[in-house]
Amino acid sequence: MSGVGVTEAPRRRAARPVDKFDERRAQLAESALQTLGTLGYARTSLREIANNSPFSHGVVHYYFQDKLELVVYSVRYYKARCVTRYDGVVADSTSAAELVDRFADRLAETIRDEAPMHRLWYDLRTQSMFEASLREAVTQIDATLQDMIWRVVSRYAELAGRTPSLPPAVAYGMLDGLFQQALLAYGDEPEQTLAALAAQVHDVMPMFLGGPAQAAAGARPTV
Amino acid sequence: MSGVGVTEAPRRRAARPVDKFDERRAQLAESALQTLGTLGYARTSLREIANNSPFSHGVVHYYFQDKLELVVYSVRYYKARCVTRYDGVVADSTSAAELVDRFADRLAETIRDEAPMHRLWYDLRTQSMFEASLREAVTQIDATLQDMIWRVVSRYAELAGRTPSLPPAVAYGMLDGLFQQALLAYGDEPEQTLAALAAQVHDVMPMFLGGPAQAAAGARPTV
DNA sequence: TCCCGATCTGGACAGTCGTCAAGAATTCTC
DNA sequence: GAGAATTCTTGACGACTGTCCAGATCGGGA
Repeated sequence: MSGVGVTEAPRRRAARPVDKFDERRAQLAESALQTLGTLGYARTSLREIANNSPFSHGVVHYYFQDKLELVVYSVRYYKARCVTRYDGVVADSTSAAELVDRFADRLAETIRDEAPMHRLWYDLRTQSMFEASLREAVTQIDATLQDMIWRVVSRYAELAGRTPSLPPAVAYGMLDGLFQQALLAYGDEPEQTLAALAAQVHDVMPMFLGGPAQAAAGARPTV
Repeated sequence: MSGVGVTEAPRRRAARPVDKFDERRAQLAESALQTLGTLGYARTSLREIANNSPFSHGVVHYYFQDKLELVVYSVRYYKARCVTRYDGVVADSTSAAELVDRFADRLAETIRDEAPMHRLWYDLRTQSMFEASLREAVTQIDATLQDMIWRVVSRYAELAGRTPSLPPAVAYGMLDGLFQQALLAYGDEPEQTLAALAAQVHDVMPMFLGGPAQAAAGARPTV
């Protein structure tokens, strides 16, 4: 099972040494992401994906069992690289204030640079409430996003010498709500929206801080 | 222009006194909501809506210009009554603690009772990022939801003798994030999810409180 | 060079969709 | 009850969808 896909499927052969097969899957995923990000899940057809790729529409079923497998593979493919987005912020910041600054900047930056991908993610997550076949992948990706946010929040508390005042799910839910709100408004008032988001993050992050951290090693938040 | 629809359209005649016309539109909206809530926006066809109604599929275009108008009308129709959901909580609570209790209960209750409607709303809001024709209606509804939440938060602060520490958009964004997270998880673990949501609201609401309220004119006596 | 499997193409299929219009059925008016 | 305006049904149209498949094309081993 290669790094990205959990539900491998067709795999006609296993001959080629370094797996040209997975390479093509990734290539198709790139094209699919471009189309999905622009049109959304419902309005994206396999023919349209193929049009934005070097291939014809028939080839999709050579590498993927059906449309759903391609879409899930593509989103996993994207999210796999983007969950590390804030790891640099976590690793390099030397003070709580610096971490907040860089975290807020990075949030705004990713809306500016990858808005279509984020729209796609929220689209897919919403569709998973109606389409059971999407649930598993969505749940798993959502958990990795929550972990990503929690790395930021817990490091933030650590740098501030405090304990996080809220469990991971709450911190993630709240920040995700603000992020989604910004993504929605971004289409109308781009720069103003991003500035507002950064300011909101500065306002909100201190709320995640609880009492002074225990001096003991590895102390967990009380919650 | 009647209470619900902003974009009236076909209106073949203006003869009937009490407007049988709007009555049928509302009736179709009810059927549409049932189907949309179950299947989601993308998977709902006009024929399916008609199947869940006393009418045949052709009648839709007699009362609505196209599918989009029916959908937007339906969601407005639903949201128009549901934005008053917490007004009783705001009006009747006599202490900050009571308000939080009742607010949290009501949030959980509406997920239990109207989950499909909430799924539909998030679906439509997400689709509006891809389909410009949905933007206007979504933006407007979102604003009324933010107002609804703000009535709760500001009254809460008032009862606590404090000032709200965050602007309406932030309070709404954060609570909406938690609500959406609960809605997503509700399918798997209903009761556990609702209990967690209520607990989260209890944790989070105090964060919305800032410094002591000014004793300025019109301020209600503190508890 | 030839061959054979891997890869890819383009068309076909069966189904669904939104929309429309002709006419039946219903309801209202006089 | 007759006539007219309405409401509603039914069937059709063209466009689009995911999927499949027969055959063209490609590329590497003999």
